[in-house]
Amino acid sequence: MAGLRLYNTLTRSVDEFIPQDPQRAGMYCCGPTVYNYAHIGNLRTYVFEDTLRRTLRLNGYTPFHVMNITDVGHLESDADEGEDKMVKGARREGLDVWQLARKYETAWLADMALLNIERPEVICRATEHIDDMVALVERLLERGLAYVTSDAVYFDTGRFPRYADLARLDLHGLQAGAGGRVSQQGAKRHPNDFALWFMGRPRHIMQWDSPWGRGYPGWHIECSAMSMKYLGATIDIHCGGVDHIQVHHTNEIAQSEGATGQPFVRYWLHGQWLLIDSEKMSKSGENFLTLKTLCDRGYDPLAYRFFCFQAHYRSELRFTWEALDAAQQGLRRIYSMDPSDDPIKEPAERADARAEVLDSLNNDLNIPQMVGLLNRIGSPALWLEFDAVLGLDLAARLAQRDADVPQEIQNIVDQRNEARKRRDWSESDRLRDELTAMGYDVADTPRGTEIRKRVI
RNA sequence: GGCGCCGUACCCAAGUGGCUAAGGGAGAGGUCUGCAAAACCUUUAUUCAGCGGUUCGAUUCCGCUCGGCGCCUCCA
Repeated sequence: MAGLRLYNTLTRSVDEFIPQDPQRAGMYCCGPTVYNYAHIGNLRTYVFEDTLRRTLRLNGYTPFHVMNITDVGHLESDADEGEDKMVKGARREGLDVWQLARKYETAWLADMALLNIERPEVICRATEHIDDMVALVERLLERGLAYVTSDAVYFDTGRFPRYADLARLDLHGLQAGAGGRVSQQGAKRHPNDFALWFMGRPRHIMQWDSPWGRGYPGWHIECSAMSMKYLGATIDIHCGGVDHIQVHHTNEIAQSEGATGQPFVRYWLHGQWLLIDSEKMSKSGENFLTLKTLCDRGYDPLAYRFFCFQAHYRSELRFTWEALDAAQQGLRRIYSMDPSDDPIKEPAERADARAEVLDSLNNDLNIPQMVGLLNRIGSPALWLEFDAVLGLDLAARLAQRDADVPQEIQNIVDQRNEARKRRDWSESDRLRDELTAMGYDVADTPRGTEIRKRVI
């Protein structure tokens, strides 16, 4: 049977996944920049990465998952212009930059937990790895791949021939065009060169000593330094949003491979945008929805997780409230399943169905197709088994739903049944409303009145 | 200027060179009920933006047109 296949941005094809170590799969995922709340578009990517790590486990690998927290502020360009978002955020909230970073890191971890996203084995803060970054920059200088100027240490892209590979950049086209990338800024020698370490920028609050003067690291270097520290020179899988392909990941490869001489990443996976009003949801824009906003509107966080499963991770997903309603309603139906009533009874039939579901998952994480199959097959046993990947908390919710009804609730049910015997419908309806308000659904069936805790 | 993506029913969407174009939601009808809710059953695209081409055959491959979007600057 075919194993796990993943779309690799490097090869632009779906490739069989073979980790370096047959037991263990290392993955590095670009984490949040903690100057504001994560929005649900950011969270979509973390849900994708979580399903990936769960899929690895289902296929028999032990995931070792590293995620960074970008808590160093970064200016909007290589030149000393624009504003540091951390500084801006800190001023907005009357906090210092360190407090700001911790506040949003904590909020982000809470969102991750609400979405049933498993905690990565390592969550590392950029500010706690400055020494590693400095050491890496020194190594690049020793190897002649970087140069020091008056304003920064730059990576010399001209010395790294494979620079354009991941993004399949047309370097000449970039130079001929009018985009921001071509502009010659600061003291760098070539427009494509990028900063590894900035110096002499008094407006930047977070500063550290370095061999080149007091300053702070370039944005890309943290991922190279930390992934190397926790996962070694070569990583099995590196994930991030599609926006990172052209600059961030391109630069990470240059730095990492320049320093180690080893391939940096074997499989590059990139998650697509969440769209709102047909545009990408962005942190700076107006179309910014947080998980808290969804919860405040009465949605279960797992309904958002389930919503993410509507589309493939490499497709744009259009967010609408109607679509979120559809997801929550669909999840509610799943939570109403009866595990004692399974249409699949024969072991052979179950094995076939299971193989079909697993194949859709292993085909580059085609979770929408997998969910469709699970719906069509309608086997609670399969739903429960594959919830190891879906993470919808099925077993727990079913247990919660079927838990014994507390005495005080049972008393109301009894009262209502007596009212019904008296054909006192208004009293009966009043008691039903009371039960509903307490989170219980009442159903009058031919077998009598049934009462169940509502779990979504 | 360069690179790239998308356009499938009312909504969110999966998918394939040729079997009935998944699934969910909404809508409609029904079962159940005192009435409900939930659940369950039935139903909803002769058609995959448009026009050409390749092919015995295309929604799926190629080209063009129209429409929407992204990256190249911080960005999931």
